[in-house]
Amino acid sequence: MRISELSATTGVSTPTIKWYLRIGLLPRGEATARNQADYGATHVHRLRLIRALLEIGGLSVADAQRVLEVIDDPAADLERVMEVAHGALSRFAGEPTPLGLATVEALAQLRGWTVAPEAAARAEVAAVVGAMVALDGTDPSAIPADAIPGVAQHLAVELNQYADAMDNLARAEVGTLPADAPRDIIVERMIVGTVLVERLLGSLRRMAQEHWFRTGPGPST
Amino acid sequence: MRISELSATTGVSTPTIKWYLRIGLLPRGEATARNQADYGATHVHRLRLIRALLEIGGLSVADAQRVLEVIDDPAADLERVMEVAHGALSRFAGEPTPLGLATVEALAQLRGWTVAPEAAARAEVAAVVGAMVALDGTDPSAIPADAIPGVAQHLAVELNQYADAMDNLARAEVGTLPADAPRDIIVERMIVGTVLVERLLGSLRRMAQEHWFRTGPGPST
DNA sequence: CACAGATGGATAGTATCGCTATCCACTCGC
DNA sequence: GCGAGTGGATAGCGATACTATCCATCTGTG
Repeated sequence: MRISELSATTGVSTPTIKWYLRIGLLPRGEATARNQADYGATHVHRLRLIRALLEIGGLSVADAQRVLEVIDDPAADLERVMEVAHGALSRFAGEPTPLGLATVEALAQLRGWTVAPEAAARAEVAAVVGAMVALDGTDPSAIPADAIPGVAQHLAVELNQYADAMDNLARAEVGTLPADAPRDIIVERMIVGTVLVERLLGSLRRMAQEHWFRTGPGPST
Repeated sequence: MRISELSATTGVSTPTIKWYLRIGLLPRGEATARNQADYGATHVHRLRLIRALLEIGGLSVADAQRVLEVIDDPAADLERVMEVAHGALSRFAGEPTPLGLATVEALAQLRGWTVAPEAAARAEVAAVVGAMVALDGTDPSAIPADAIPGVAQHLAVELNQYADAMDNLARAEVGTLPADAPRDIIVERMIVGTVLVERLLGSLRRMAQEHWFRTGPGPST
């Protein structure tokens, strides 16, 4: 397959494909002449993956590059794959607030999570929680002493519910990884399962919100 | 409070604050002289909200502007608020694949969701599902006839689980909206609950993944 | 075998975004 | 009185993700 056919089947313009080739996002086709190369099914698939990471995952080209590198590196173990994928999804830059960090710590201890202190996800949770606490209008003096210091009761309850939901989800997901499949399969499923599923969950939740908001939550069944 | 103090308490540089004022993101302070204005607690809060929407929510300035406009418009009902918030979170542009749309329809029918066909979340789910199906390597001939056409069994099961989880979450969230609170409170909680919580869920899920991936999912308890 | 059109490869340019730098007239506070 | 700071505005900047153009070379059609 030549570049124009690759472009036609994936919907990516030829200049863009050429650019991806140049920066190493997409591997070169097999050269058949000085200015002729042959692209195959792997190129189509890789290109689709690139577009999915960029368009749906919202990754920057640089982050997508890092993800693809770790996919292609057989020496990279699965923890490294997850680390890179999680790093690409964390858009937070800067120091999280101490209050946010303390709240994350409390959430993690409550359910026995062991998460590296330098994990990208931890910093991002801390940042989001910090912002939510800063926006919450609850009178600080009304916060009971046995709660997480500085975090209003209703927020703490909410955070706990969310953490529980994600705990169950993540546990199920890790459990369904096909441990005996070849590395390529596992790695790609991990990438799709982190990057694309994050967007999937967000949009599914919004879709469900539209339904329940219109119809009302009704009696708890 | 003058602009420098506003800058100091929020960590946003004065040129940036001036820019927000100019484009109308942040309301002007009360003018006390030709070149002197007074900012109050509402400005601090609004600025924090802006930064949260931009940094954490990842909204563009234009989308944040739309969100703030609908917050400030007392004539905008809650459905409109949700519509704008959801629109700001949907980064998908273009036509979703027919296969993606059909799958969304099947998911929605299965659990009785009534969602407007033009809802942003619906198109985004369709786009993500379309990409996931396109990336899935399952042999199309191995798909049973009673399944969603073109969608591999394992993907359909996965999608259903995710949809169920988000269904429960969304229902609970809509149920805990304080219906009797003043509009300002409800509206801001809706914005935070959609925009910031979407990031919160993503990062919490990643954090939980790190834990379960390292320790293993263990026996189903 | 001639030649229009596509190809691979590279360099330079463009549109958008989210600020940042600079300027200016003016005013506050010492 | 005067220097630092203010509000307001215009112009510029750096990053990002392409897009346009050029060129020598190849293909395949007649």
